[in-house]
Amino acid sequence: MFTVESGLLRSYSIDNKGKEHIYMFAPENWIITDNCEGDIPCDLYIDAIEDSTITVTEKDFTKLSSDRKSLVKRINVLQKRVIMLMSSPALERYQHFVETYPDIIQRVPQRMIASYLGITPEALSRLRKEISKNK
Amino acid sequence: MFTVESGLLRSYSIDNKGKEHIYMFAPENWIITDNCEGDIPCDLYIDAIEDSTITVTEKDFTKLSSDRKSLVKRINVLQKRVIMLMSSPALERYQHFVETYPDIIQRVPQRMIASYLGITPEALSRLRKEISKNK
DNA sequence: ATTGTGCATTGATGTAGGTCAAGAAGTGAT
DNA sequence: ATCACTTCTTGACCTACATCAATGCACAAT
Repeated sequence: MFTVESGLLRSYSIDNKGKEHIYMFAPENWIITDNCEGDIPCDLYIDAIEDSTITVTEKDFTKLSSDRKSLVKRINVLQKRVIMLMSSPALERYQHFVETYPDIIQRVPQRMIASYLGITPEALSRLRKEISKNK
Repeated sequence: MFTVESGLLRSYSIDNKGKEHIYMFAPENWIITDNCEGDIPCDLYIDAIEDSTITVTEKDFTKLSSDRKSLVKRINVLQKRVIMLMSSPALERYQHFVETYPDIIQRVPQRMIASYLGITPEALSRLRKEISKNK
């Protein structure tokens, strides 16, 4: 966990085509971290854009209070979502959603899944058609 | 703040064309809230997709410990970012970024702004050209 | 059985933004 | 001054997804 005293850091992911996607800028007084707690593989890189002075803190996920833990988890979920919205096409976002929330799929109409993925119901219908064709 | 005992809730925003964008599904044991703390205007609606049993909790932002407060703020920023990625075109996302982080613009190359916005440097260059034309 | 209502699908067409390739302009190193 | 390197810009073309409009389909109400 890095606290920026002066300067400017960034965190970013790299997609499967090698393209960088900046997740966050961290100027003075910001805290930036890769959030790779527990199960989820860490997918952020961090580096300095300007010469910077940094304070490094060890964080221990296991020592967090339970409600702080759930906030951190929520942040991780949002982080994944932001990165996918920036770097993955709708098909991959859908597949990731199906894997992550298999139960939700059964319970909500497709147009709501589309709405969550950031696409139209029509587009989702065509994606699903593609997927079923390739099996 | 709603804790879902049973059933399924969703939170969603409505963009300026009247289109809904689902921000989150909340099945059993999830907590869902509109997060409209302090300054930021609340832009989430919440409703039930299935018949649900809910526990309502009052949350008091002022009573949070300071590091919990900063986690909540971070979540709010991410929430805004997710919603904008789903519902706003690149031009609006850029303008919002400029307004929100005017200092960052001065300090990082444009291709990194583009990377943060989820577009290519070429696209950003064209957006900026458009903007300067219309003034 | 029939009518309505909401959801999913399909087709035709439009568009925002991506990709690729080529300059142009600034900056530092020799 | 020149070369190398990077950033930004511009043009031509391409693609993923949106939009609009029509159709089919399930299910509930009468």
